[in-house]
Amino acid sequence: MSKGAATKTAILDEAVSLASKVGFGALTIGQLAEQTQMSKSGLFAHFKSKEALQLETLERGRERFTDIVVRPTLVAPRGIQRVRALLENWLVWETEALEGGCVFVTASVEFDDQPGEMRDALVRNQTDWSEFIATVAGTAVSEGDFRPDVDPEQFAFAMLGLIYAFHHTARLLHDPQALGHVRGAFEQLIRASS
Amino acid sequence: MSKGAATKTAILDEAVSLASKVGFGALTIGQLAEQTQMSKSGLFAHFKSKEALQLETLERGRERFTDIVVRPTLVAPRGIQRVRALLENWLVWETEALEGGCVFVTASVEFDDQPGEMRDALVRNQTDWSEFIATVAGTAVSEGDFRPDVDPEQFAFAMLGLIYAFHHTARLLHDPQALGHVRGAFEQLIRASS
DNA sequence: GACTAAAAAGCACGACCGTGCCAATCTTGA
DNA sequence: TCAAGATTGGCACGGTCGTGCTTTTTAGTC
Repeated sequence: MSKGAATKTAILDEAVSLASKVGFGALTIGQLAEQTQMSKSGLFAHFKSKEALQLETLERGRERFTDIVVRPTLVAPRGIQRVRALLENWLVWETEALEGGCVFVTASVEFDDQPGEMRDALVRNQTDWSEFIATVAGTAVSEGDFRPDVDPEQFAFAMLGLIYAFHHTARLLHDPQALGHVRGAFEQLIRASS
Repeated sequence: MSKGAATKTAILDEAVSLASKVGFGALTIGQLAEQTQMSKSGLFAHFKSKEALQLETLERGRERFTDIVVRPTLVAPRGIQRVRALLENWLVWETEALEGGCVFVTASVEFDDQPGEMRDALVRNQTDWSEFIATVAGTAVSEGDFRPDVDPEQFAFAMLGLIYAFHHTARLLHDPQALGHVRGAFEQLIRASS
């Protein structure tokens, strides 16, 4: 990896961390330069615009998410075990990966009313992700762990909701019961689907 | 109501609408002045700081939320009917009240990592709200509509999650199935609690 | 080690930010 | 009706934003 590429990756890692805390709108080139000990113009040269920086930051977040959630989930045995692994890996992402919490939640809220490339990229991400959850749930159906009448998309919707509830409850309220609640609700969901 | 108070209310209504679209951080005094056809300084004089503007905007949002969700829910008959009314009123708030979507979701994501009065106010709001949901669910238990072993807090967590899932799915993805999914998941939750 | 291309910094710009001060205008109560 | 006070506007400030242009420094190749 050339020097430039290495620097860029380091910048983007810092950008993901910063965006998770303050959001993509408040992710400022000046602050990012300060954090990475670079000059504003030196940093800016790696991206040709702020929007490009935001897009590449989002993409870097996606890579990290894949490493922490998607890949480990896919090595779990097909069926309900993989569904459980999905929850646990997702909770690792929610609690340990980024100081400021999931960047996709942040970005979704910021850009859901703002047409542009960021919004488009987010729509692709979230659509893919919903489909992934539904696929994992569908596997549990075809393996016989879930009842045949379980709608994988409906399951994905409910599971998404549990993680969102955890995200908000844990981050804003610092509720120590959040983990217990999300696991409890998940077990209820599993029971209703088995 | 004095002239000043009327103007202030009009400003705050516009502020709630603007914040729902762009967020509280990007809620700028200049833009708000433009939207309300006032001078920046004339508008600013009503609030002594931007933080005060944000706080009063949040409070105005809370008033509207009370009018649209809380009060109509409390006139429904105790028990499961009130639980159902809660969902429907909440969905009205989510879909019709504000062009940019629920301001509390926006604010929560923006301030969950940012200590200050905004965060404190949000924590109070969300705590109260969770308790309200739990109380309504608890009423369904004491009325015999829900099983006695249903934990109202756990129910509130799951219901919060459903609304969050709806919020994100409907706003970002414009998924026309979002309404169906949230109602379907809600019925499943009701069934599991009855 | 010299040459070249890449990377980083220096510097400046116009725009907009939040905020203060002071003058003008409008409301209100006696 | 008129004075007092509340409300609004004009203007300016220091700061930060994103973004170009030019120069200096660094890294990679022969």
